[in-house]
Amino acid sequence: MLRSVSAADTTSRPRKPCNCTKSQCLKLYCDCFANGEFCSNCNCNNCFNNLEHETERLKAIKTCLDRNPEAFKPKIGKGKEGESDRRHSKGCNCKRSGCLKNYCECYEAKIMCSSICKCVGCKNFEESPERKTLMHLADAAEVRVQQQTAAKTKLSSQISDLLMRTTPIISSGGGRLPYTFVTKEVLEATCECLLEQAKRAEQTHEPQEEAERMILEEFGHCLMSIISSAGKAKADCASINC
DNA sequence: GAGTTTGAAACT
DNA sequence: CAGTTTCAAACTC
Repeated sequence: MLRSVSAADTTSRPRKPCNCTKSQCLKLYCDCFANGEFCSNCNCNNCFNNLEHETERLKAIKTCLDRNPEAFKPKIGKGKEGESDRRHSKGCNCKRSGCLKNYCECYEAKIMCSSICKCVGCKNFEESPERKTLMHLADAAEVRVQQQTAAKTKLSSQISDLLMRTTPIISSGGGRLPYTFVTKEVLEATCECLLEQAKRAEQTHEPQEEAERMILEEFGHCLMSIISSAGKAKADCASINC
């Protein structure tokens, strides 16, 4: 659900795993190979893009370079200092996507199509109303995800706050939990989570039934979170013998 | 998850 | 070079 597009982690790069079956990951069809990387954590079959097949791999690289000496150079003319020379080196050749789907290499790289493109029916240019609408939708979706994440973070922090400062009521009573966990703060944070989920459902135009299901499920998550924290607190309490 | 659509890469 | 096929990913249902 949460796509990790974090450009921040420079140390480990969880390059998206490929699923090649026929290319042996030795053709440019394979994204790993095309990016000059070995396959790692991929789902490919019969993969030759690794150290065990170094000779074949080198041969394949040579073949690609023979065909196109630029094959392994970045396709986007680098976005240095936010400069506008961010354009696709070859341009796209889209026919049916309007260049507003990820099939289009320009659109995928979040850049406008340019004069070097040979696309038909292109809607991927600055003034394109279709493009603007799409961008706004994407922005809104991103904000939505951020808000939902924030709500969840808040809930768990409210809970952990409780663990720090609440006092036990009665620790006896069979399976009774030792603290009053459903405080005003936890309640509010939970409601925020549910509200965010509702907004999310609304935004993706879920039918009412599905929206209700999503919200209930979110409530379940919140509840589990509260209960497991409470249970943990009780266990801690017991071990300290309080 | 299965099936369809898409356009780059590969091939002729 | 243009036309066709192959391929893996994006997308849809």
